[in-house]
Amino acid sequence: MAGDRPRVAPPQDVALIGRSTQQRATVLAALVTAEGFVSARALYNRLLNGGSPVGLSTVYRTLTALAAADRADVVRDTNGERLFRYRPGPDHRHYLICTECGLSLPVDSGPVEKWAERIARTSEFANVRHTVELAGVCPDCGRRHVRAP
Amino acid sequence: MAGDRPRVAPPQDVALIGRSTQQRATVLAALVTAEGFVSARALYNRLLNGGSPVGLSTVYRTLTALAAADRADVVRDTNGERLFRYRPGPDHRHYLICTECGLSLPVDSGPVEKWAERIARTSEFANVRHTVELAGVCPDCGRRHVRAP
DNA sequence: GATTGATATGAAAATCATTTCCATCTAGCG
DNA sequence: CGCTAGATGGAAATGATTTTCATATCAATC
Repeated sequence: MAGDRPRVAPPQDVALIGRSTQQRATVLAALVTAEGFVSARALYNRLLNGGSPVGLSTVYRTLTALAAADRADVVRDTNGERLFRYRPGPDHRHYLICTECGLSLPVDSGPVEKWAERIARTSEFANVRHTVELAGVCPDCGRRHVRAP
Repeated sequence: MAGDRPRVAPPQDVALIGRSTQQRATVLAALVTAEGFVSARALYNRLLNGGSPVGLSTVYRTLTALAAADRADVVRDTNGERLFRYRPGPDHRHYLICTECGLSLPVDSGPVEKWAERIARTSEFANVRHTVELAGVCPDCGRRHVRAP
């Protein structure tokens, strides 16, 4: 798009995951700029092309640390690859993700939260976590395809 | 446990995924016998120890085919490993899985189904699928642990 | 601003689940 | 029985992620 300003990551976010380094700032900024979910490799390539190369291991390390610090959401695509997404706030959300372009829309997850909570409460299980993923093809990507009947 | 009888898979299930072979029957039987979700490798080892070795590739091929034929549920554990579970009927279910022992309990997923359907309908996305996973520690496994405060 | 010790980096090697290759075997039809 | 498309399995390939380890850098201290 024409009018998107480069969004930079709040510097304190870098500090959250340890020492504040050039590379971490770069990776974080790239993650913030990315609109949907991105894979570590995609981010790595993006940085390469953008002229700010960061080692692949460092990209992985940074993303993993961000996820551990609840600064990023993580999902797995169908191939088992992990996709990361910057999360400004600490709130727990669920997304509808386009399987073609990675575009993600936050969805109203109230009902699922309540449902998951009820299951957790009525079960004897401890420490119940839940993952919910909605995936489909977004309108733009859908238009790009001729669909066989 | 002492009193579990060996459950065998309905023979027609083997035919569902192509030609009926000894190996496929073996894998399917082992999957049916397994109580919770199992990984391909776990199943492979089980067959090795049980004296009915089947090639690892064949185990993978069979499980993948079963999943494709809606004869098995598939989830991913935290390490990205795929876990399979035999599903007798064609109905779509969700489970509460124990992260320690793989024990799985089917849960009432009506509300999530409705929710997912509504999101799918109101979004512009096509072909919306959903995955829902509830994971925790089952009572038995919970008792086995001393928990730090 | 130099010293320094803990931390971070990155290239290459290691790991690990899963897939593919391919020579060989076998259902199952005629 | 004989045939052939489909199935098998061990080894090699793949691909994402992690580890290793020698080197570089942060940031607190002198």
